[in-house]
Amino acid sequence: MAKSLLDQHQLQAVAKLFELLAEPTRLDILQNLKKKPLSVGQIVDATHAKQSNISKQLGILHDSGLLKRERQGNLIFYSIADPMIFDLCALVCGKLRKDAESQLALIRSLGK
Amino acid sequence: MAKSLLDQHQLQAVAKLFELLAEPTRLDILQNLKKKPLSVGQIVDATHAKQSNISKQLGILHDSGLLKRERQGNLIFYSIADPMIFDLCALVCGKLRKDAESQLALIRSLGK
DNA sequence: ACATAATATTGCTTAGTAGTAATATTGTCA
DNA sequence: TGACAATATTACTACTAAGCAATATTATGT
Repeated sequence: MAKSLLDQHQLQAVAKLFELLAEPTRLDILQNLKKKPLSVGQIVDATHAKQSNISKQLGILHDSGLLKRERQGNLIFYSIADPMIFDLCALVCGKLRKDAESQLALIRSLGK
Repeated sequence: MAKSLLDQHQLQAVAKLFELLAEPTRLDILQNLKKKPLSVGQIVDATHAKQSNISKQLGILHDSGLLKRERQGNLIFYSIADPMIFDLCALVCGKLRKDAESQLALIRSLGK
């Protein structure tokens, strides 16, 4: 099977998904939601960001389909819609760790 | 083992890597380099971007360690430094395809 | 050394977005 | 209904980066 390249439109869709994961605040939200759903206030407490910004980023993640939203009385709970994002993050973390290790090994080898 | 969350610094590193993949032009470059190394001119021909922009994006990808560079006479060939990025892209593409399919199924079910 | 081809860099404009303070909305309870 | 708590929205500022045209650099062949 000939593996054709993605066209402009498809590349844009892929880029848009990566863009969602390209912000520390959003990544922080996602990793905090990994264990269980949290309310907005809980997320604000767990991160170092202001309420208005958390709310904004939650909206972005929700609109793009990465998060689900559920109201419970006065609170609104957000949860991960597609656990695939953790596979993505695991891959990236693995690469960064490996890079750091080989860097460390290089430094050590220089120290005789 | 207690799985601790990434700190601000680590989140920034992860975000930076995703950022590199969050641009259609850079993704286009990467997918063109998947099969084999290419010169700058070949990449310009394969994509829809101007030479100056391709050169700039190649520089970014190279400086960040995603691409390797090798001079051969008058030409400069770039190649993938870490094939892991294709695993990342495969994951994203898989998700997008799955999303599209379930969307399609939904539309079909509405058509009686 | 000179002309030419390949690639890199510079200066610029433009568009997008994170973060924030202030305000609006929505729901709960008395 | 009124007061209060939780969340969302708005208007704004500041920053970053993509894309481009023009120019500079680097290597090749004569």
